[in-house]
Amino acid sequence: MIRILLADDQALVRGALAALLDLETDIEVVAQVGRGDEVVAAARDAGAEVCLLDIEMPGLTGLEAAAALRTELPEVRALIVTTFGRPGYVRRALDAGAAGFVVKDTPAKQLADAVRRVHAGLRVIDPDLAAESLMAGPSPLTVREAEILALALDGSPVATIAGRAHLSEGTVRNHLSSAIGKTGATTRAEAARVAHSNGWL
Amino acid sequence: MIRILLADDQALVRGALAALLDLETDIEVVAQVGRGDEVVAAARDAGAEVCLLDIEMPGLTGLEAAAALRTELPEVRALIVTTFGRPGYVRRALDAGAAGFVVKDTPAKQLADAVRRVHAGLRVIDPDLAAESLMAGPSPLTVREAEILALALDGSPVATIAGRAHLSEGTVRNHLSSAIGKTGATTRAEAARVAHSNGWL
DNA sequence: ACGGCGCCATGACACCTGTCACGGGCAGGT
DNA sequence: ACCTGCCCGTGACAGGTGTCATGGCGCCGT
Repeated sequence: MIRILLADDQALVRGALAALLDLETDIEVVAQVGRGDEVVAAARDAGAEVCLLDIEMPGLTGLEAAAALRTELPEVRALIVTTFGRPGYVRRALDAGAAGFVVKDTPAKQLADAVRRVHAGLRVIDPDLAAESLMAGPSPLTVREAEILALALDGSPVATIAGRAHLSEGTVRNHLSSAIGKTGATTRAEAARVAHSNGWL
Repeated sequence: MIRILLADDQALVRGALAALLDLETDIEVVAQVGRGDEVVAAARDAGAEVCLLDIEMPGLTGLEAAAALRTELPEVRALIVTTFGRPGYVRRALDAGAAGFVVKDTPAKQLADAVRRVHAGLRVIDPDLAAESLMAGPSPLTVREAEILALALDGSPVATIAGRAHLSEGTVRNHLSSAIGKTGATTRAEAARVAHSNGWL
């Protein structure tokens, strides 16, 4: 019997996945949480063996939760199950110690198989996404550039960004200009969009 | 036995919802589609009585699919089940003839109830979202302003937008300026973000 | 020790944007 | 007929933005 924990901020999806997986005779859903910062405690209390983690969650990201699991409960395996197949996410997930990466538009049948493989110690990675991730390569952005771009995501003017980052306006413009060049964009809004869709933020 | 159709572009969520609803003894999932433009045909072939529609789908939007259902199969009831609780979506869903509106972070237990109520001819609307929708009021944007803002969503410069809309640059700037004023933003990127998160695009 | 790279900053310049004033054309309502 | 509101366009202006050159600081690898 494989004991699994579900982490997804959408209660409906969480409950539906539980119903789906409970149909399998060798899988048992032993815990459900809606926040990333509840994963470790719930996994420990319930004695989970595999954790299905969504990425976009309040509290902690699924990626951060995977990293926390690796240090706190190393024997528990993390399987990222997310809506967005952003190429950069795959690398960051593996770096965080995740054992698998599946997108939400894979057939429902395959989810149970992925859980079993991860439980058996194998790595499971969506093949299309793996190829895309290799094609796109790692993020060309430096840490600061990514930070600034993240602050520019909502379309704030440079002055606001500079204030939030405690930097000079000129410096912000330089970082943005560099990021625009690296992403092949012509505007900081476009650069932010590109970087975000690649999972670089 | 209530015969329902599931429309969601994420196969995993679709399958999971099917598993969840099949647990109910009085509900039967008779069709599943992953695109908006397959809803009407599949509903007719399978003899569905209630259609669960996601909004973000390839082909046709869930809102557009609901409108198509109303004209083609008036006896079939549409229940919008979406990730994003954008206030403007509620109004547009009702205008499109939808019988209900539920967000994906409602408890799983309530979904079956919502289906039963819709099947019985009642309207089901998430109460928080209904309040928010009334607070926010209808979209203040004119049709063109919304179009232009939609083209500005990806951060393209004015010249590109003008080209895509077959308009003068000056006109585009005027529409954008007006939209910025109405949304309370200071940048077109921010205005686009606000309008998008309110479901005005 | 030296060069390379990232980070922060300044200043200057061309260009893009947001705003305003103004005008014409076209519907819908009184 | 009149007014109102939306759509499209022009022109001009202040301010924001993207780019470049330049410089100083710290860190790392050889």
